[in-house]
Amino acid sequence: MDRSLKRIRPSPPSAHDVARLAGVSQAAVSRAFTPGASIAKATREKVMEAATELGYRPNLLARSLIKGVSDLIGVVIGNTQNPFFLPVLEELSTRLTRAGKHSLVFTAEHGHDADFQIEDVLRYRVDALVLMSASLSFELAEKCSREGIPLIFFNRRPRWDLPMASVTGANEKGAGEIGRHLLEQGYRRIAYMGGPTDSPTNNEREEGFRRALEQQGAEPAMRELGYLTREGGMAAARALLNRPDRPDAIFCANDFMAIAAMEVARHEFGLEIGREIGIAGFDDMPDASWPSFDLTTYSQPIGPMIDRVMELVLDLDARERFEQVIVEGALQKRGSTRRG
Amino acid sequence: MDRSLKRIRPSPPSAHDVARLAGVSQAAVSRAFTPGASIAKATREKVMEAATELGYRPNLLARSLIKGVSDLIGVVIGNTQNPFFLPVLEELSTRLTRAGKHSLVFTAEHGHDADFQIEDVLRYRVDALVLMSASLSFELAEKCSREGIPLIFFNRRPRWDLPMASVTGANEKGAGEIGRHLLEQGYRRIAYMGGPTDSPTNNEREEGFRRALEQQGAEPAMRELGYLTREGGMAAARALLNRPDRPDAIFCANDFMAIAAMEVARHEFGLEIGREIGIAGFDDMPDASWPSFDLTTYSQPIGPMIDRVMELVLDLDARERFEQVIVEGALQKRGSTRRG
DNA sequence: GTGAAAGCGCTAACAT
DNA sequence: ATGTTAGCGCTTTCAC
Repeated sequence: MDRSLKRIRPSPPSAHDVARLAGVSQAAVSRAFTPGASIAKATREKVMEAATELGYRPNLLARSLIKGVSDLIGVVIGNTQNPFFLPVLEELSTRLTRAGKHSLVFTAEHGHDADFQIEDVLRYRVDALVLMSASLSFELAEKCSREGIPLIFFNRRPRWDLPMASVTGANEKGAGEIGRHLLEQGYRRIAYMGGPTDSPTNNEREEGFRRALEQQGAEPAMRELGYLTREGGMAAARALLNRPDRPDAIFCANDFMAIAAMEVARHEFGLEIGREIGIAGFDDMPDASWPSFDLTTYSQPIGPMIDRVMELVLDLDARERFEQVIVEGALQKRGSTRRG
Repeated sequence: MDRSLKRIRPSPPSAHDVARLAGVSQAAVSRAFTPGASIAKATREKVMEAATELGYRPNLLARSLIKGVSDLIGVVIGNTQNPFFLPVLEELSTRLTRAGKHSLVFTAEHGHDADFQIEDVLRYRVDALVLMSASLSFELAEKCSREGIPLIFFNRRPRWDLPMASVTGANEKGAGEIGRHLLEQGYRRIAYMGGPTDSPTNNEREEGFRRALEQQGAEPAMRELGYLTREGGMAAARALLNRPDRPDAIFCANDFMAIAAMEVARHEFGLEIGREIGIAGFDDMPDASWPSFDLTTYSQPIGPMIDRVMELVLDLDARERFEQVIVEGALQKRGSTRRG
């Protein structure tokens, strides 16, 4: 084989090439590939035949240039450590593909805002931007808003009161149910392991949790921050379990930390989960139901949540209502909060 | 606020708009945004000022149209269940961003080939296609090859002997080390839990494992297929553990199945991991080192592997060597194979 | 139903 | 160093 042949990447056939081969105009080729365009059956067939022969594929970059939209959806994933986001990404990707869209995915470093990458991805004229637990600066958010680039927050609400759409789980409600459930189970010294205090998601969960405890006349919970990471969760668990007034239950702001806390309690402190220390999380990520963890949690139903994201991505009207959609999940009572 | 204003998505400013405001030619604007272009400092400043004022951002679709390349890299993820791929995706995304590229991600349904989505993504003139444990048909692979679209297989080798690049872990070597390690630990009735038999990755691991056992004069292992999924792994574990000649150790083709098997052994069969049943995996995914699993495994070092992927993505020459890169990991001896 | 022609926003010669 | 010009591959009028 001649290596030099491989060095030259052949430029792919264009609509013009196809037109010439089919003996029609270039416009006809375009029509043949445009569903619903007015073109005779015979012409379309001629075109398609030529296209197949040449291996022609319409260039979407050119099409996007004209249309002003790219069918590209920017997707930012913060907190990539958290396995919760893999099924979410899969669902989103599947649904986008089905809708003829594509996801331009990038990850943001935890704790940093995603401004840099977003500026970058905006150059592709993405139709919308889905932010999964990622932060961006107020300035950039405002810029997107001004430029009419729809921002959709997933599992996170914007920190500012700019008009922006979001799809979140039922943070307050779910956290409240967890709180009541823990009290029902007989736990009394209950701790909250939080995420960053500037995260709206965290604050809603904490708020819902505290309120539930108060309403039942229980003492306010002690608190430790685990920052939604594994290491943070482990450190926070150690801090809590080392206290003289050790809590008898911990509600963690997400499952990922809850599992970390459970492992610390079990393997470092030798505690029996459930009986000696109740642990609950939030998300119902796949691992939560594994027998190793059997974690009580409040579910964030990925399917329905992504349904709503897709509506916001696809339906301009819905988007412009700047809805703050809350998708309810359900309390998943499991062994990690069973005292008996 | 006037709702009608929001309905109209303003078309973003073009280089022309900037040129007019700055009092220069449109080409000057292009040069101002092209690193290394010959342009006077003063001109560039004028341009930049105007650009900032208008909120101008070069349209990459237009640029790509001219250049013939998009800086877009297609990334297909098969087996999205497996948490191993989240860190991989993160690393890849980070590295691509750093290189000024972007990932067009989509997921392929397990067991199906990704032809449909790939055909689709090819329309964006992606510079390369990275396949992570996904399958595609021979026809499509050949087509890509013919069209000069570089295909890079990650964690998987092509099933055919078309000249294509791949980056994989040291499957045979690693599996061999696992096999010898199990024998050293005193296990004798050793089973292999495999992935699909048409997966080269699976076959390499099985081959390396079998060979190691044979070389030590051990009996050939029994085998059960777990298809690399959680459900499959659990079913296979049940089948193995229910046998009258129950194995005393199981090597699973990936960590994800190994963890599933461990849970079945522990929670359904009441076996003590390590002492009563040795379990080993492959990948060293994050969960493997969690105290709950403490899984013996052979690592696939994500960083170095992605390094090699990036070389193939960025360096035409390397790509054309169609290298089959094998990145060595290391045996991670942990509690799941400790008999004592 | 079809072709000719204009132009999406940019880069890359080519002049000057 | 800068402006002018010609496209990149397509969609979309506009005639016919």
